[in-house]
Order: sequence, then C-alpha cells, then structure tokens
Amino acid sequence: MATSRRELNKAATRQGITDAALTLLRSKGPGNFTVEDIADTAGISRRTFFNYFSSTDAALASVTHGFLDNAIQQFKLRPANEPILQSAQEALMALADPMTVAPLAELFTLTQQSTLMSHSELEAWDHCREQITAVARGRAAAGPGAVDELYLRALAGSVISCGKAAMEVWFTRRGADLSPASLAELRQLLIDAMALLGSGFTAGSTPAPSPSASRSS
Amino acid sequence: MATSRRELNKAATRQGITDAALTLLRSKGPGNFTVEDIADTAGISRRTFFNYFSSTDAALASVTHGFLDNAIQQFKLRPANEPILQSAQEALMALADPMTVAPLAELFTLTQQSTLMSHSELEAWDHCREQITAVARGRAAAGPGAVDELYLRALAGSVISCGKAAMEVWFTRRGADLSPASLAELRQLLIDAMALLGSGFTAGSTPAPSPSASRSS
DNA sequence: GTGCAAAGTTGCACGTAGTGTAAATGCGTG
DNA sequence: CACGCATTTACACTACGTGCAACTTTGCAC
Repeated sequence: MATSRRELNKAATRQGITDAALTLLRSKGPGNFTVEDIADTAGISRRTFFNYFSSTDAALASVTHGFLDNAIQQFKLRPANEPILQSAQEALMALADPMTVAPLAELFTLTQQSTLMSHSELEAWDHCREQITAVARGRAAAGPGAVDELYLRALAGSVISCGKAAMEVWFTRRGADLSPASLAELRQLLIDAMALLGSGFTAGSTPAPSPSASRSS
Repeated sequence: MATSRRELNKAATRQGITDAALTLLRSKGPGNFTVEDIADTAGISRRTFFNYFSSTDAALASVTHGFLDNAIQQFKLRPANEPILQSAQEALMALADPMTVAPLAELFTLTQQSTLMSHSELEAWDHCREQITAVARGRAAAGPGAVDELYLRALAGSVISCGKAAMEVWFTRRGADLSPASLAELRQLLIDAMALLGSGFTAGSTPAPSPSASRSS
C-alpha cells in the first residue's frame, strides 16, 4: 500500500496546497491571489507548487476532481445490465451526503461570481464524461451489433449536462445549505434531471415528472 | 451606420488577426506560436492584439463564435410553438453548408490533437447554451404555470452536448471532407442526435441510425 | 550507524502572458 | 487647416509556467 513516508509527505503537501488555496479563496476571493501567495500560505516554494499543480485553478479544481472521481467509482460498481441513466442516478445518490457535497458546495458558492467554470474544473467534468463514455461503450460492446459512437457521446454528454444542471439549480436555490431537507432536494433534482433526460424532455413548460418534484422558492 | 473608415479598419484588423492566427496554426501547429508571432504576421503590435482578443485561444475561437452566433440567429427565428429540439435541429440544418462549416471543420482538425477544447472555445459553446436557455425560458413563460429552471438548464445543456457529439463524430469520421455526401452525413448525425435526445436514449446498443431516425423540415 | 541511490524540494533564470499608462498616429468634422 | 476623438504603439510591470542544477530527505543494503 501507499503508507511509506514519501507517499504520506506528498499527500500532506498536496492537501496543504489545496487547503491554502481554499483559505485564500475564502479570504481574498477568486482571482485576487497568486501562486506565490498559495505557496507561502502552504509553507512551500513557488516551484514546488508547480510540481503538484499546473495553476491555481488546478489546485482548486482538485475538489471537483475528487468528487467526480468518487462518482465514477460508484458508477463503475453498477451492474452492467442496468440502464446508463439509472446507473448515473444511483451513483449520484450515493454521494448526496453532507461530507461529500460540502467541499463542492463551498467551492461553487465561492466562485459563483465568475460566470464560467475554470479550465481545470471543466477538464474534471470532461474527464468524468469520458469515463462514462468508456463504461457505456463497454456495456454496449457486450450486447449485439456494432457500437454507435454518436449514441455513446451524446448520451454521456447529456448525462453530464443534466448532472451539472441539477447541481447548479440546487446551489442557486440553497447556497451552501447542507441540511437534510436541502440534501433531499438535491437528490430529487438529480432524479428529476435524469428522468427528464430519460423521457426525452417530452413534458411541456410544467413537466413535474415525479409528483414530489422540486419547488421551494 | 457601420461603413465609416474606422469601422472598416477595425473589422479588417480583427479579420487580419484571426487570419494570421489560423495561418500560424496551420504552419506551426497548436501551442507552437506566441501572441507576438500573430501580431507580427498580422502586421500590428503585440499590444494591439490584446485590444482585440484576450489570448491566442480567443482569436482562434472567434471562428467557433461566429458559427454559433449564426446558429443562435437561426434558432431565434423558429416559431415559438415549435418544440425546442426541433428548433435546434432546424437551426443546425440551415448551417450544414460548405461555406459555413468549412472554417469550423478546419479549426477542429487542426486542434484535434489537444484533448480538451480551449477555454475560449468552451466559452463560445456556453454562451450558445445560455442563449438557448433564454429562448426556452421565453417560450415556457408564454405557456401556463411556472417555469422550471431544472428543465431549462438540463434541456439546453443536453442540446449543446448532443450538437457537439454529432459534430465530433462527423469530424472524426470525415476529417475536413466537405463533399455533399459528407455534409449529408453531418445533417443526418445532427438529426439522429436530436432524435436520440428526444426519445430519451431508449434505443439499446444498436439504434440503427440511417433512415428511420430522420424526419424533419 | 554508514553509505548510496532515488525521490523530492528549492532557487534561479528565462520566455511568455496580460495590463496600465502615456505618447503618437489616424480619422471625422467644423 | 485645426481640433476632438478613436486607435495604435512603445514601455514598464506583475505574474505564469518550465528547464535546470544544486540541495535535502527518504529508502535500503550492508
């Protein structure tokens, strides 16, 4: 296993860097601190920072990356005969607990003012999309006939988009509220989003696919 | 109006910059040239470049931006009672001609080796997504009941994802081939992608693309 | 423990990105 | 022509990201 001194030190340094980056994000706001600030706060040299991350964004995006890696792990555990949409839903359900969601929620609220996600964060989501594509390809290959690339890519992309949409709506509505009621709403939003996708968005302007859907504005 | 000497000069300079950027992209490959190179090629100063674009990526992404602006324009012309998915499909159909697609296809093939899209390019797609969301919101508001934010965001995001997926598959299959047969395949891919989305990806591993999936105009 | 090799850290130098500022140049109008 | 305004340009400055060559720490054999 990875319990040598070297591994531990590296992990600690890595964690120290993201902690420092988050601290500075909290105190100074996005874009108002430099790599040197992070390095100083973490007690390392500027050069060492770049040995771990390629940018400030990358350091912060490790939060998102961790969450999505977790999600992919859950996703891969789902039975191969389960529909992709349901696998995605179940994987996300497993992560809708306070401890897992908290870092992501804080990162989101702190970076809300900057319109678009950072490059590194988008990279993390895209990596997740590729993983989903790979799993879907594997499941399709097990069945009959040839694998349809369009189907795989469109499906994986849409799943990611809907997952993002659900989280965005939740963050927008609830901010960093991690109460049981709020998390229940997140779960419902994720379920609704996958249901919308599974039903082809057939509902009109007032869909409410699951009766107990959303709403609490 | 926009025909003063100043306006013309500005437009010419802007075009000159993107042309220079594309020339260098062709000759040196992505990432192997600097802002100064572009400025020199375009015959302007480095500082002037930054008066027009915030980065090399942004200069190149103006190609994508132009295409998507065009798409949005078509999209907004669709009747308000038409389903969003069909509006999207029709808008894209209108752009599947050689002259419009060529620049995008070349940009794509030239930047294919770098895995993820540039930040500016993603920004362009995201801007398009927001426009779709806005149109969908407008249409939903015209109907009965309250507007469901989740529905809007999930739908717009999925439409973009499926459009991207169709184009990626086409680019991957046909490279920069702009023959009528190739463009017909692009149209079919776009139709199929929207059909997949509209049917909730219910098809199994072999959705059998060709004739059955199409239906439009 | 001692010695050694591999892994990790650090300082330094270099080229590039992006921005503020003020001077210079070009354009439109009286 | 001369004036007001928009645009371009040179210059300076901060910050990013990387290659490189010490230097320090860790793991391991003896």
